[in-house]
Amino acid sequence: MHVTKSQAKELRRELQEVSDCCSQGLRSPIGKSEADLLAPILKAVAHPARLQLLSIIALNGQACACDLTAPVGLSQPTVSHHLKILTEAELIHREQRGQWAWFHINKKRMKDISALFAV
Amino acid sequence: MHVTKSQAKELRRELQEVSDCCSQGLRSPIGKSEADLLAPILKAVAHPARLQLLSIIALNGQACACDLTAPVGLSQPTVSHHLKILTEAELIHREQRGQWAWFHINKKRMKDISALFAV
DNA sequence: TCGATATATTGATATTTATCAATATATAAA
DNA sequence: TTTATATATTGATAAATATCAATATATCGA
Repeated sequence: MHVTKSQAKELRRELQEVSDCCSQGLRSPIGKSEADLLAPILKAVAHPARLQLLSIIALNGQACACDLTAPVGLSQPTVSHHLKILTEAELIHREQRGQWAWFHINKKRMKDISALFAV
Repeated sequence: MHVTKSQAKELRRELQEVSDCCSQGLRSPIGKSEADLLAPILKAVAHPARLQLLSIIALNGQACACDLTAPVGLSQPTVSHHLKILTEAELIHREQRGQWAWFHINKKRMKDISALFAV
């Protein structure tokens, strides 16, 4: 999976944009476009299985997919699906290690969400 | 809408339970029951219109429903529906003032969510 | 008590989401 | 190169969600 320079730049720009939305918390007014940017990220964490997965990955900063199916009690394809949603929301990041998929926590995203709800 | 003493006690217990889940952040492992408790609260904020509504209410700590329909560009019943969801998740609290409904931010809940994602 | 206004509820519909079984793909090991 | 294992994708289905029009309810003011 190759990422071009301009795609990487776009990614960084969007990451920054999310941070900018969050940094002031909910007390600075959130417009429609910011809400549309943030809602999918929050939607990603708003599911019991995904919360558990995120928690396990956050525990050591990373976890192997092979250790993530049992704890949530769902089928392998379903867990794979949830991991994809977390990855697309950039809450975690996927790395291939041999035949295993490792997922790393994105602390920045977590901080962003934390800041959004800080009083 | 009357609340009995035992209902109030139950409410306080559940509020405390949510706080307990959140206080350690996601890095202490989240079990299924905790995930089931937290997910509906996160689901409530995971919607663009509800994020905007929460933001407007948070801005001054409170807001009248009469000022909440226009900014999100949805019908009055739909906004009423979203406010109900935020209220049931106890992110806001409803107060009747004459013919107007006022909604107050629940800072504790906000802090809980913030703590959950704190690194 | 009656009309006006603010908000909530109901009922219907379209869309999205969660889930699994079956299958495909990718990597490592023999 | 074949086989085994880990993970992803597809396709189908059931359930949940978002939305609005129509209507109900509640409160104020006359």
